[in-house]
Amino acid sequence: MMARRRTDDKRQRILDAAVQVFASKGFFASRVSDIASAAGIADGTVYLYFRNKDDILIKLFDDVMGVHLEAARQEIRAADNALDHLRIIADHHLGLLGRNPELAVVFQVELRQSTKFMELFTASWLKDYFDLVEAAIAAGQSEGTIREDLSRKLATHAFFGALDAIVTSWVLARNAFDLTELAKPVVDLFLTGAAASAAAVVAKPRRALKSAGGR
Amino acid sequence: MMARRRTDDKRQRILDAAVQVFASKGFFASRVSDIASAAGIADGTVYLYFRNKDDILIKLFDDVMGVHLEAARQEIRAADNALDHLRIIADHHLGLLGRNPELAVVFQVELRQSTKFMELFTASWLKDYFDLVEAAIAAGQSEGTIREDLSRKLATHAFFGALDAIVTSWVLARNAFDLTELAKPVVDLFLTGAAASAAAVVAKPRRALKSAGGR
Amino acid sequence: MMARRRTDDKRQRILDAAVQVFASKGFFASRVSDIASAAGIADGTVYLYFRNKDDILIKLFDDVMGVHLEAARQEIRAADNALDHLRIIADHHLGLLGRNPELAVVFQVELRQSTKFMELFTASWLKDYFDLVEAAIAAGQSEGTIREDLSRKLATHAFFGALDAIVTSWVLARNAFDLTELAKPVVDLFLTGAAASAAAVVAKPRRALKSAGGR
Amino acid sequence: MMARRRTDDKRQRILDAAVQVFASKGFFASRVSDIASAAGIADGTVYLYFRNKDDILIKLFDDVMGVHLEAARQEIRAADNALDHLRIIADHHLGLLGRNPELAVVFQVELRQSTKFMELFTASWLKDYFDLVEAAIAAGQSEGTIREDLSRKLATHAFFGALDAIVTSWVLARNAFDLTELAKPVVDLFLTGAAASAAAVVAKPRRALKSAGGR
DNA sequence: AATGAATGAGAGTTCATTCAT
DNA sequence: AATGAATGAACTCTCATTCAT
Repeated sequence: MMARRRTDDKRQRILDAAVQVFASKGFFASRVSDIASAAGIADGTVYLYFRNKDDILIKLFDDVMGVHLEAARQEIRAADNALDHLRIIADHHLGLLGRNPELAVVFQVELRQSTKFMELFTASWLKDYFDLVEAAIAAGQSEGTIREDLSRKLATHAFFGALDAIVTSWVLARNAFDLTELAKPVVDLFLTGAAASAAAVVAKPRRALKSAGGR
Repeated sequence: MMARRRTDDKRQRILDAAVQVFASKGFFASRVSDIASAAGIADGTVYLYFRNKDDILIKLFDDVMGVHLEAARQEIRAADNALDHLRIIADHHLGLLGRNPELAVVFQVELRQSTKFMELFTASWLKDYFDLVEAAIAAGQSEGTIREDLSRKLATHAFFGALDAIVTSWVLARNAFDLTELAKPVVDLFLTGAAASAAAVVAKPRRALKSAGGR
Repeated sequence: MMARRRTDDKRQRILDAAVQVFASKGFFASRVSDIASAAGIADGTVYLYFRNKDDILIKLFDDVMGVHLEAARQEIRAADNALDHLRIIADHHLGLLGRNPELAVVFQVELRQSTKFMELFTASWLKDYFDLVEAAIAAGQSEGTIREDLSRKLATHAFFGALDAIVTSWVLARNAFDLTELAKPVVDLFLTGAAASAAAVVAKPRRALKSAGGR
Repeated sequence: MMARRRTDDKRQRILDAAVQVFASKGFFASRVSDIASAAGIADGTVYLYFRNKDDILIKLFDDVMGVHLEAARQEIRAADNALDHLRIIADHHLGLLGRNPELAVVFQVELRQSTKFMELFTASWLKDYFDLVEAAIAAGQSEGTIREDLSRKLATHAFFGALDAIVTSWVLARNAFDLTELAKPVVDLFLTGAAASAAAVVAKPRRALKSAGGR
């Protein structure tokens, strides 16, 4: 029952080939024929499975995010506190990309080609991802482990941004360090902050920036 | 009929035009002739000031970063504590881009076209920026306001990543909120963390991720 | 609507079109799109058969020389004396170009654009041609019909040069005379010389040229 | 008296620079600015002395041919027999180019870019050169040293072609042999022919070429 | 379903020439 | 006379996409 059809296999082969090709040459420099030959099929066959070259990148993101968001959601459901939710998300985020360096290149760099793509992704799966983070933060606030006075949106972006910057750094450093093991320290930093003590943070009055317009 | 003196501001006019054109059409879709006509000059003139289209983007980044890093450095020199250094950096980061939405589009999206650009920028000005942040964190550790047990590299990436994610969000939300005023809350979050109390963060044992290889 | 089979004669149609176009506009002024439309195909199709514009010219020369050198060689093999070898070569040389005025333009003018082409051709087929002439001269020396004291290299160049100059003249005179029928008189001149008698050639002492350097 | 104006000097510097630049990069690849900077002047100055880039090549040929044809004519006037006229012409031809390898490159290769140039040169100085050769041959026929039954046109082209082919060969061989000393053997070959004896040349009947049209 | 030959639009860049100074 | 900044036309080649087989 539910035996995969031969064509499903071909679809996946195209996506796998695309990751390799995009990662090594970049999206723009990659030709559809590169992907086709890496997948062992004819150029035209690509168009039986994808609308166009952009569509390959979009579907690639869709597939991977779909699977991994679901996996993260399931694990979250089984966790009993909100801080663990954040740890699970960070583990998944760094784990997925840390285990797939080529995919990381595609996600950190190639996927951000243009506002067109960015808006598309931000509106779909990435929104789901942000919602997941924000829900965890809200849950933390409910259970009293996360500060009430925190903007959930801001915190969500800070949480995502910290992970994202680290992955990009890892990609550009050509995987020179272990990405996965950074999940814990990042979450810890997010939760406890960088300051040595609350007292230290009390800001002394400071001259305001002369924020004249233009640059 | 038109003055032909090298004292012209042509170089700057090209850069200004490029920001507008790149922001509205994207780097790849922008033709050199679009930039030239936006700058009110002939196509070929662009090549008297820049080696090629890539070079415009590179020089744009160089110029802006050069000016603003120096401004930030000067202000930092006048500040008497490390936490203010971080506040200054965040103010400049969000202030610069918040006052120049088109520039923000270019910096958040167009500049990240390819590993080629990313590596180039990461190796030059962005490295200087990271060094500035890292120096502030190190100074905080010296003066006792920032935790000693914190990885400076990790903290630097988390700090930058939080700001960066917020700017990107602001860009994709088409400037729907005030970016500049987020500097303070972001730095506060970075310093004090999201947790309600240190006690809350003590992690309970959690099932390890089934980190099977591949994706 | 149009058969898309690789069995097509497209390669030959491109070469034929190229001869016409090159002959009428010159190699540099000829656009690839001129050749494509003369061949009744799309611009891009040219690049399925040839690497670039230069390659068309190179392959054109290759094809024609390949066929005609072989034809000349076969006829030479059937001839029983060396002087006939020279006559066969001259017949072929003037015959081929005399029957194909556009090809003659390409061979006499367009093919000599640059040292790049010249060196390329001189190193390949033209070398074969020169070898053929030199072999005929050597054979004549063996059989006693050609002077032993003659430099074969010099004679080869003189033989080729005489034919070549005549073809160029015919091309520039826009085919104003019959080229083919000049084969016999050229070979006769090459063999018997211009002097009325051997006695006439005895040189009287002559002032040496004042060969000061520079020009 | 007749002191050269400064500008005449500049004209000559441009021509000298052009020979070097054309010889090393080829006419098409040579930029006017290359010539200008080799001559130590501004780009625009070239156009005070020459109409355009083509004009430089044309005037270069004009100047050199003007001087050398006149020199050859003077020497011929002082010679008392027609065969010496031919020897003088060959000496000049090979001497001029043999002493100026860069000029030889320009004359043998760059000058033959297009039918446009070829026709131009053939109609002007080259015609004078051919007339000089033809006059020498006619004089030889008058004085009985050159065969009466020889086509003067054909002989002229054969004579020129032999010299020309040798120079081209010398250029492509990167001046690997002494060009000047070939003048005598070339003229000797032209006068006495390659055949060992007149008897040897009597052609046996030979199959006609199957001169079908097309190629 | 699969193929791959054919299509043709599209743009970066060069450089001969001009002309205000 | 000399300069050199500015001009803008010109053109090869690539490659995503189509569609007859």
